[in-house]
Amino acid sequence: MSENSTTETSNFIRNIINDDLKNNKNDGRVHTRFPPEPNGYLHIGHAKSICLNFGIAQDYQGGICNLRFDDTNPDKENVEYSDSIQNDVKWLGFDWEDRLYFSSDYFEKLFEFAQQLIRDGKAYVDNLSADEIREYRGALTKPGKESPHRSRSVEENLDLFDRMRAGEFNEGECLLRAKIDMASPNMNMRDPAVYRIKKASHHRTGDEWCIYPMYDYTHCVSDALEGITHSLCTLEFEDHRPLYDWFLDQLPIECHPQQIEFARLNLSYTVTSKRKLNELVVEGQVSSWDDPRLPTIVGMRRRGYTPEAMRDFCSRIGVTKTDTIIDVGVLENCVREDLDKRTRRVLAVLDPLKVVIENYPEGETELLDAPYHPNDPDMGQRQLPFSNILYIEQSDFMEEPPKKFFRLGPGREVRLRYAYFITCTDVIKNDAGEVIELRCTYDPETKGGNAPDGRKVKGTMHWVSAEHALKTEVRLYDRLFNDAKPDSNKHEQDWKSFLNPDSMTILDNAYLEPSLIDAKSEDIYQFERTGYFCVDNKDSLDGKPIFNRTVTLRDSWAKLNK
RNA sequence: UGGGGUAUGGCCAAGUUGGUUAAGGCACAUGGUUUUGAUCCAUGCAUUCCGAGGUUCGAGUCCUCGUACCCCAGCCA
Repeated sequence: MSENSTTETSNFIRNIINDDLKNNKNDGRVHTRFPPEPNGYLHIGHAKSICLNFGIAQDYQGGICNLRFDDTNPDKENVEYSDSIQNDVKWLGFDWEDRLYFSSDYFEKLFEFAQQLIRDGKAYVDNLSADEIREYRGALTKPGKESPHRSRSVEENLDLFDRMRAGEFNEGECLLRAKIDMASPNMNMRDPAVYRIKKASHHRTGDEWCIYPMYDYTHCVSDALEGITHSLCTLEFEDHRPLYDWFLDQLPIECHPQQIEFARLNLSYTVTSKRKLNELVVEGQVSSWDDPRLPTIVGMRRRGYTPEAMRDFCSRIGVTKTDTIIDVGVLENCVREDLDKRTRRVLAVLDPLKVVIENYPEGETELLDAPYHPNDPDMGQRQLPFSNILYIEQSDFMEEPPKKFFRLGPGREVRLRYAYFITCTDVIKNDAGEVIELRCTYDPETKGGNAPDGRKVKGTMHWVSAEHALKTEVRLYDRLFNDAKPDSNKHEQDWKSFLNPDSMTILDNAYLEPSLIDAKSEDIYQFERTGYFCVDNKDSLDGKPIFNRTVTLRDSWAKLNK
C-alpha cells in the first residue's frame, strides 16, 4: 500500500481497499477494471469511472487496471465505438498495457459454465414468450410464479441449450434462465435470463454465435476470470450484487471479486446519459459526437479541455454513494486553472470596431514586443505589428460610459496592451446611428504601455492591426441547456425543451494577431480578456485555423452589470 | 413494512473504533497586487451535521421513531 497521491482525498472505496489490504485479503492485490460497452462514445461520467479505476490501480503498490469491453449485445455494439473508447482512455492519460479484454473472449468459457449451471440444476431453458415472462415475473409487491418449464430434466435442458447454440430456434423462442427464486423481493433474483438467442453478427466473433450471455452473468464471470479484486460500478447495480455473488457462488471459480457501487456523475446544465446524447446526435441538435458542446470526451477535447483538467475535475468531485449534481462551474474552474498556467496569451478581436490613429503615420508599421505570458517569462515573446488602422473590441467602447466603465469613450484615454495610450477624439456613425469607427490620437511617449510622466489609465485593451490581422472564424460555445437539471427525472419528457438556442455563436469576422497563422490543431491559447480558445481539430485549414472557445475568463465586470 | 440505497453550509465533500473551536474545493463577499476588470495574495462564509426523542461526563459519529429523495418489474448494460 502506498499513498503517493497528494491530490486524492480519501473516499469510501479507498477506505475499503485499505482495510482489505490491512487484512491481507486478495493476497494484497488491487486489481480493477474499466468495463465499457462499445455502444456509444465516452463522456465525462465515464471519465469519473476511468479515473477512479485506473487511479486506484496507480496509487496502490502493484495495482493494475484492465480495459474490458462488455460486448455481449451485438445489436448495439460496433468497432467504431470500441476504437473511440480506446482512444479516449489513452487520451485521458491511462494505460491498460497488455490488458485489453473483451467479454466476447470468454464466450466459450461462459457457455461451459452455463452448462455446469444446468448440470447442477441451477439453470433451465424456458419457452415462455417475452410477454409471458414479464407476466410471470410478478410485480414489485407481488411475487412471481414459476414457469411450467422450470422443472425440466438436466438432460433435456442440456440438449435444448446445445440446440439453442446450434441455431435450431428462432430469436425469442426460448432462453436460458437461472433457477433462483420467483418470489424474491429482489426482482433480479426472479429467475433472470442468462442466455438469449440473437441471430446477429458480432463485431468480434462474427457469426460464430447466435446465443449471447446476459450482463449479470457475463460481468461477474469476466471479473473473476481476470482476477479482479474490486469491481466498481454505479449505484443502479446495487440490486444486482446478490446476483453477481450468486453466479460466482455456484460456479467453480476461485476468484470472487467484491462489487462496490458508487454514484454516477451528474453535471448541471448538461445531460450525461448515453441515450440522450445519442438522441441529440441523431436528431442533429448537435453536429456529431464530438460537437464541442457535448460532454463527450471527444467533444470536450475538441472544445479545448485538457486531460489534466478532466482528471483534476474527477479528483475534486469525490466518490460517494450520494446522488448529486455537480455544478458545471467546478469543471470550468478546472480548465481555467490548467489553461491559465499552460497557455500563451495572444490578442484577438472577436467583434471588431475600426480605430484610426490620426497622428500615426499612414502606411508605417512598427513591431512591439509582447511576452506570451505575463507571469511566466519562459514562454517567450513575439512581436506585434502596429499601424494607424486598428481594430478593438466593440464592447470596449461606449459613447456614454457609466461611472464604473473604464474602457474607451469620447475624450477618454486608455492603454492598448503592449502598445500606446490612445485618446478617442471622434466617433463616426452610419446612417442607422451605429458607431462604425473611432478616431483617436496616440501618445508616442507611451510606447510599450507606460507613460514617462507617470500618468495612469484605468483601462487596458486588446487590439490588432487591421492590415496585419489574421481574419478567421471563431466559435463561441456556451452551455447546451438553459436549465440546471435537464437530466432530472422531472424532465423525462421535456428535457429537450431546455436546449439553449444560443449554445453556439459563429463569428466569421474575427481578427487575430498574425502570429496565430501558425497555430496547430488542438493548440490552445488565451485570447487576452476574452477567454481560452482551441484550434478546431476538424474544420481548420492550413493558414486558417478556426478557434473554439473553451471557456471565458472570469469577468468581474460582467458580473457587476448583472 | 415489496426490496435496495442516500441524507454534513448555495454546489460537492472529509470527518478511521463517540472526545477540544465540524477539513478542503467550487461559488459568494470584502480588501491588496496587477500593462488581461485575468492570474495571484489575504480575509470572511455551518453554535451545527434531514427531523424528533433517547443513551452518555461527552454524539455528525450509538439507539428509537419519523421525513425526503434515488434505484429495481429489458430475452439492455
